[in-house]
Amino acid sequence: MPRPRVHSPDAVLDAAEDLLVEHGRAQLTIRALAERSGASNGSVYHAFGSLETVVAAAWLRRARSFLTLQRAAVDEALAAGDVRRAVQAAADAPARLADDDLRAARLLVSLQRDDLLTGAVAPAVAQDLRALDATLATTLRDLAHAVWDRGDAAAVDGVTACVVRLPAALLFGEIRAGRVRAHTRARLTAAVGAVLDCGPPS
Amino acid sequence: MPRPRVHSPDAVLDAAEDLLVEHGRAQLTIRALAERSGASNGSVYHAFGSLETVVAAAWLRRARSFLTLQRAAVDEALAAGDVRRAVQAAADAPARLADDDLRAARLLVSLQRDDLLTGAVAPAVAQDLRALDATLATTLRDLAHAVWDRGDAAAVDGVTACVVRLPAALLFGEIRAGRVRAHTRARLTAAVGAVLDCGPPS
DNA sequence: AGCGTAGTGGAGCGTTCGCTCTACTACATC
DNA sequence: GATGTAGTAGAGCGAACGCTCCACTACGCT
Repeated sequence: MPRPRVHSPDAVLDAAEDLLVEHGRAQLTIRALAERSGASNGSVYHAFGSLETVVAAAWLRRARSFLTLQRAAVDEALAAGDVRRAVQAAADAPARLADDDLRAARLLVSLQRDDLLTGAVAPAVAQDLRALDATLATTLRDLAHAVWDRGDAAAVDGVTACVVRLPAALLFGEIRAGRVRAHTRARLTAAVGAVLDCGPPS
Repeated sequence: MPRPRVHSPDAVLDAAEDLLVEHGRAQLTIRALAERSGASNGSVYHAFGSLETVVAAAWLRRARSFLTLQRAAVDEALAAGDVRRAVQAAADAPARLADDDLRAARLLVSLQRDDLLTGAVAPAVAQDLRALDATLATTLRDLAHAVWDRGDAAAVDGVTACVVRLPAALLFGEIRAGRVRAHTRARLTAAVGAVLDCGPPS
């Protein structure tokens, strides 16, 4: 049939990851990506369709394994009946990922999720992104039910503060720097506990 | 003497603020700024020297009033002998600013401090920026001394987590959206308390 | 009236960007 | 060997960017 691939899409994503982690989104240009990956401009567009799609696909690849890891930690704590620890484990998941695979953690931290769906992203990848959003939303809703026996927006917001916003504040900087200190994780767990004790907004 | 100004620098900064808050840094181009402010390209460069300088000056103008407000809140609590409340008040300062002057708060939140000193910033403004950094550093050191009777890097880091990182996580999103809920401020205060109880890293 | 000075306006330079386009290539099938 | 197909290579298009440059202007001073 057709000519075989010389450059695997994964190799292109690897190169994109390097550039994102080392120099940030602004430095990830199609020219830099072509040079780093060895693939030509044309090959990248043939495979992905747009640069935004490359970025989204790179993020997606790592986000999937993160959410898997996070979900496992949550389920383990829930199975043990420790609801509070389930939320704390979910919040701590980025630190765990940094231990397991620092490169993946640094990639996830180098992009803002909200900036990924820009309209130039290929439909298939955009759909996967939304599916992943739904996965996280499910985890958050499950936690809200476990903690407060409620699944409304206010309850989910409380859990989101614990599981998304607090880790972003306390962990992301250290992940970027390459090392998460044990003391920082302890702080996060304490902060999560305190926010949980506030309860959900009336 | 010379020709009088038609466009005050402050009016240019106002226009820059509008664009930053409404559309973000990427949309603040010299052309958009010229159109919005009424000043010509040439006038802006005559007054500021570079676009980065405009951005830095706009941020500086608001950061100054923020730090003044924050310092006042800290001093009040310290004078009352309530060290814990001093840290909590410092953390809560962005929410207070949002109440007083939402526009100013939204501007401060729309930029990353670290991205401001890019080398293209005019020396005078760059120096003011560094002076402001020093002001914040003093506040953080004072708080560290008050809380733990220590001024070393680890102690300052503990206070920084409370006063910089936690507010960024919990408040900034709501400031961007235009309203900080009372419940969110309560959460922040609780989180700060919990992190303080962790103590500084060994 | 002539001059120096600070400010104004806008054409346009040089660069970089994402992306398109087309000629070309390596394979499977017939 | 001809043909169809998917992948490759890279020149270059059009647009946007920050910034420069220079002719011009409104003022106080002499």
